[in-house]
Order: sequence, then structure tokens, then C-alpha cells
Amino acid sequence: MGIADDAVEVRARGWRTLVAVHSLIEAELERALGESVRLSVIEYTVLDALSRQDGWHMRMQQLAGVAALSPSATTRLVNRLEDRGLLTRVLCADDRRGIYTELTAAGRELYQQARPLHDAALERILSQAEERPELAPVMRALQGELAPAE
Amino acid sequence: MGIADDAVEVRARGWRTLVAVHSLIEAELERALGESVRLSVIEYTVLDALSRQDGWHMRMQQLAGVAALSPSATTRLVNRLEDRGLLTRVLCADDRRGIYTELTAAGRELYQQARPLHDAALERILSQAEERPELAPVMRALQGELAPAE
DNA sequence: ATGCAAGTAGCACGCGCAAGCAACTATTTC
DNA sequence: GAAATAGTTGCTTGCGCGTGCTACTTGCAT
Repeated sequence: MGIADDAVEVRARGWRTLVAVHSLIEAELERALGESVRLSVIEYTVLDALSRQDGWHMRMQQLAGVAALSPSATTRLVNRLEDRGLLTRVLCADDRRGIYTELTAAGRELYQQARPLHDAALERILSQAEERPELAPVMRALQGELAPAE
Repeated sequence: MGIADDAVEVRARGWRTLVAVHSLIEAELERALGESVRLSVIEYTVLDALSRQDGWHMRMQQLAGVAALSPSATTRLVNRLEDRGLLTRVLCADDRRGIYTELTAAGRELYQQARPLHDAALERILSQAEERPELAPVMRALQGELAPAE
């Protein structure tokens, strides 16, 4: 059992920790967003990404990127949101294969409503997680990302 | 835009980073384990957990815990692995509601085969991820978890 | 008996894969 | 140059699969 084996073990342990933190946060966000605004985490992610690009459009592929989803799943995700009137598809003139998506007024409104709930839930979970020593290192890394700028 | 707002933004950014790292690692492990030993990441997780408890049994609920899965999903996961002959269900004498699971010889063998592939893939991904500055803080936290003991 | 805990199915839903269709690009041909 | 052809890209659809929710069965506890 040498140093190399230890490194393997450390990586495996780190990965398990990451999975634990991820599923903890995701489950809680899912609950918070689901019961208040009927949005899944991934649906919120899309609204969030679109609202950050306010005025701009996003292609399906970009959405697939930020959602870490396959093209087909992205299609259906956009379908769901479009059926609820939260966004619209916009055909692009210069490349008629491409499809842009854009928040509707209702979409912006729902996002404004969801965002504080999302942020509050996130803060709640992270402060809880910091209490758990086995998760603490990852938590510090997450919150310390802007530390150099303080 | 005060300090509190910045904190919210830092947390949201950290969460997005965590999601990115998670889905990156998961996708790569899925690919590596899938094409070599036909195991999903979650199936490997179960074999790993069981082999760490060698000699011991694990209840369905404990498995559900380590896999971050619902009871019903755990049932079917164990079904799949049992159908492939990788583990067996063992009824427990002192509480006949409880069901223990145990690796078979074939299960142990497949795990021995899968583990180095898993560890190698993990190392590969982590070293790649360290190259990407936006992921680096989380990566350091993962690998540095045992740092105090060095 | 009444209540609670452990594990198992029925159901609907969201996902990835592979195939398909429309639109763009490059190359050839006249 | 204009038209035809082959190959690629962007998005969508059919299909099978794994998941969570809810309801259910069985066994323990009070």
C-alpha cells in the first residue's frame, strides 16, 4: 500500500463525496422548485441561462450544453417549456436549420418568482452541508471560488 | 448590489461548477465502465460498496443510501445484478422483513476487473479537469481531502 | 389490534441512442 | 457563372430503459 494506492483512494473518496453533495443539493432544489413553481432543476437552469442572456437568443445546442443534456432531451425540454408558454422558438434567418429560444413575458415572470426561492434553498443547503465535516472541503471550494477577489 | 448579492452569485456559480464537474466525470465513467464490463456507474457503486463490506451483508436500505436511490429503484437495481449472477439476496433471520445482499464469486471477479478501469478513468478525468481553471478549485478540494494526514 | 418499518410492483415521466428530415457547404460538371 | 451531387450539421421523432411516486404486502413492535 504505497503512495500511489493512497492517491487512488483519495480520488475515489473525493468522487463519492462529490456525488453525495450533488445529489443532496439537487434533491433539495428539486423539492423547493417543484412544490412552489412546478419547475424541475433542469428547467430552472434553462430559464436562468436564458435570462442571463437577456436580449440575446440561445441555440438549442447551447442549451444542451448548459443543461448537460442530449439534443433529443433538449428538444423535449424546450417543448415542455414552450407548451407552458414560458419560452418561444424563433427561427433564425441566417441559418434556417438553427432554432433560437427566447423567454416570454410569462417566462421572465416565473423566473423572477423562482430565483429567490432557488437562491434561498441553495443557501440553506450549503450552510447545512458545511456542518458535516466529510463534506466541508468541497463546500469551502465551492463558496471560495471568488476568494481571490474577496 | 451589495455583499449579500455577491454571496448569492458565488453560491450559484459554485453550484453550476459542481454540476459541470459531476456530469463530466459521470459521463466518462459511464463510457469507460459500459464498454468494458457493461456496468453503469451506479451498478459499479453497488459492487464497490459491497466489496468494501467484505464478509458483511448490506440491507437494501443501506444500498439505497450509498446509491442515492429510491427503494423501488434499489429493488430493480439489485434485480438486474442478481439476474446477471453478480450478487445474491439473503434473507435475514432476526428480521424477516430485511433482505441482505452479498456478492457472488462472479460479482467479486467482475469487480476486480472493473476497479482498475474505474480508477484509471477517474485519474484521467481529474487530471484533465485540473487544466480547466474554472474547475480547478473544486478539483483541488476533491484531491486534497486527506491533505491534513498527507 | 394498531401502528410502523422493509421491500416490492404499477404507472407515468424524462432520458439517451439511433434513425430521419431539412438546410447548409464543397466539389464537380457543364 | 449555374446546376447537380455528396457530405455535414441542427434539430426532431421512435423506441427501450431506468427512475420516482404511490399503493400494497409482509413482518415487527407496542
